Formats: sequence, C-alpha cells, structure tokens
Amino acid sequence: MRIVFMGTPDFAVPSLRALVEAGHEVCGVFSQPDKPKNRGMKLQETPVKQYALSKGLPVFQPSKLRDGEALRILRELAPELIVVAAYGKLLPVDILELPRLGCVNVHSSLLPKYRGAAPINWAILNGEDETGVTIMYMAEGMDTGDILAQRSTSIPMDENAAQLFERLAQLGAELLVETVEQIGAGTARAVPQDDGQSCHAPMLSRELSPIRWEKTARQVHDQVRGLFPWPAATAMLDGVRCKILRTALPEGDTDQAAGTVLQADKRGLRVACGDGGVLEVLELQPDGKKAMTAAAFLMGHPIPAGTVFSD
RNA sequence: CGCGGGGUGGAGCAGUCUGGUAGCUCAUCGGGCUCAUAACCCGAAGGUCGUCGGUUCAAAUCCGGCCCCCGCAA
Repeated sequence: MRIVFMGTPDFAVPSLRALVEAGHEVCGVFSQPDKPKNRGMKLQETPVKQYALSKGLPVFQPSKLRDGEALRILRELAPELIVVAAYGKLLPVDILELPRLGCVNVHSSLLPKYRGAAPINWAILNGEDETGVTIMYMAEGMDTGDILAQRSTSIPMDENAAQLFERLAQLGAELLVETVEQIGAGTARAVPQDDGQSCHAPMLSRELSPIRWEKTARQVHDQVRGLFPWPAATAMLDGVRCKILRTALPEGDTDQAAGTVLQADKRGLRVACGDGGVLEVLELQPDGKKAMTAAAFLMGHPIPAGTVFSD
C-alpha cells in the first residue's frame, strides 16, 4: 500500500519500521522540524527522521500544515493512506480528507481514556494496572476518531514509563500493520468512541516533579515511575535537589510523620509517606551528577535517621 | 559562543578561596569477637588528584589551553 507516515519521537519509529518491513510503499515521511536542543543548543534530528533517512525515504519537515504547501506535497505523493504516530501536530481537514483510505493514528492508550500528549505517563501516574494501544481513524478533535483496533497490556508494579513506552511502541507497531492489512482488504470495522468515558493526558511538565511525602507511598512510587525519565520525580535530599529515579514499596508500615527518614545506610534509604506506608529509594541523581544508587549517595551525604524531608 | 555544576584509590564525597606529608564513609584483603550477622574491634593494600602547558623552592590547590560527564533552559 502507498503510505505517507507522520511521526516524530522514538515511540513512532517501530511503527514506521514495521510498515517498511511489511513491504508497504512508504512514499514520504513527515516529521517535526529539527530544533536546537540540549547543551550547546545543537540542532537535532528527530528519531523518525533519522530512521527515514537511513532507509532512504524522502523526509518532509514543514513547520505549518495549514499554509497549503504541505497539502501540495501530499497531493504529489498521492498516498492511499496516511499513518500518524506521535507526530505532534493536528492535521487540518483538507489533509484528513486527502487519502482515499483515510488517516489512521497509533495512540498509546485504550481510548477514549487518556487522550492527549502523555497517555503512557498518566496511566502510570494514576496507578492504572492496565493500558494499551489503539489504532483509530483520525478526526478533527484530539484523539477522537473511530476506533479500528485495540490491544491491552497489564502494567507491572515496578515498570516505569520508559519501559512501558518501549513495549507499547512495539505493540502499537504490530497492531498497526495488522490493521493496515484489514483496511487494504476492506475488512476493517471502526466503532465510535464513547466520549463520556474519555479523559485527558496533558503534556508533562516539571511542575509535576516535586515529591510530596504526605501522599501515599503508592502514589509517590507511581509518580517516580510515571515521570521517568523526564521530567522525573524530584526531592530535596541533604540540601541537594535530586531526581528520584527508582523506588520500591517494601513490606510494613510506620507511625512516623510523612517525610521522615526511617533508614539511611548501606542497606538502603527508606522514607515514611502520608499513609504510614514506606517508600524505599533505590536510585537517584543529584543535580549535576550521574545517576547512582541510594547507598552510594549516602556515602558522601550522610543523613541521620529521623531527618524529615520537606518538599 | 544560551545558563550552571562536576572530573581526587573500586563507589560516593571533603580538601582548592588562604600553595607546604592525600583525608572521610563504604567496598576489598588479612586477623579478631560472636551461636550468628548486612553488626562490632584491630590491621593492610589500593590514587600519574581528567589532560597538556605555565608560574613557584614547592601545585589537587594559582594561571591558560584541551578532553569528558551532568543539571537547567529549549
């Protein structure tokens, strides 16, 4: 099938790769324009662009989709189907209506839940034990189109957003290829979303980072893994701002106040949370330093048990 | 030239301002104590102080160049 692919970050790469390897004719790849990123503000190519170039696929990076130029290019490419995965732009109607077989989207949640920019993170942040991927037709709204296919997966208690990201990217790619086959064969069936069941997963920001120890241990644990690797949950430890990268929920509880350090030695760093639950910090990263185990951090930053962490 | 932190035995840090014997906690090795131990006691090994050059009687420390790591911002 003749397909134009639109995507930007790592999440989209497996889907593009799967289409290519399934033998589809990917006649064009759209990705966000290169932007200055990182230290030194060096221009950085998007992961999708990098993959596309490595396969010799033509890449387009328009900054606007509504000025007619993108539409002109697409008419020329004449795709039968447009596939979008985490592209980062809303498609205008004239583009949505261009391909004969429509536009489909790979979305990393079980729609209508978690529409929006960060569905994977929010599923973990909200303590969900199940999420999944959805392939749907695209409509004008944000992730509101009719659903073609879904596949669910359970979220283990110790899985972080980066790991789930990777699994869902893979799962989405597989489901995408199957669905595209059905579309090609004319056997695809789409059902409307139940808007009443929808909820939003807004973009992440660093405002979500600071840990509030008065929350339950489970909530803090979910915050840590849900915000990994960015923006990451943070806490002030020994006067140093640290990203808290990995935590565990040990057995037992405590009657100490939220934020109290219960144990801080080579055996581990344990902190009391609001529900009397205990959170064990396994791995962290102080500002300006590399990631390290909690035990390593304590070697150079001894913290007496009984110390109370604030926000 | 976007802003900032950092590179010191295997790990994490102090020492740098005010130049003068390489320090702390942990790990490692040996010994001891103990029913036992991640606990405790005694002892030991292990470092070209990122790198190149400069100043100096003397540089981890002061000056300059370079390499590398990280946080913020985007």
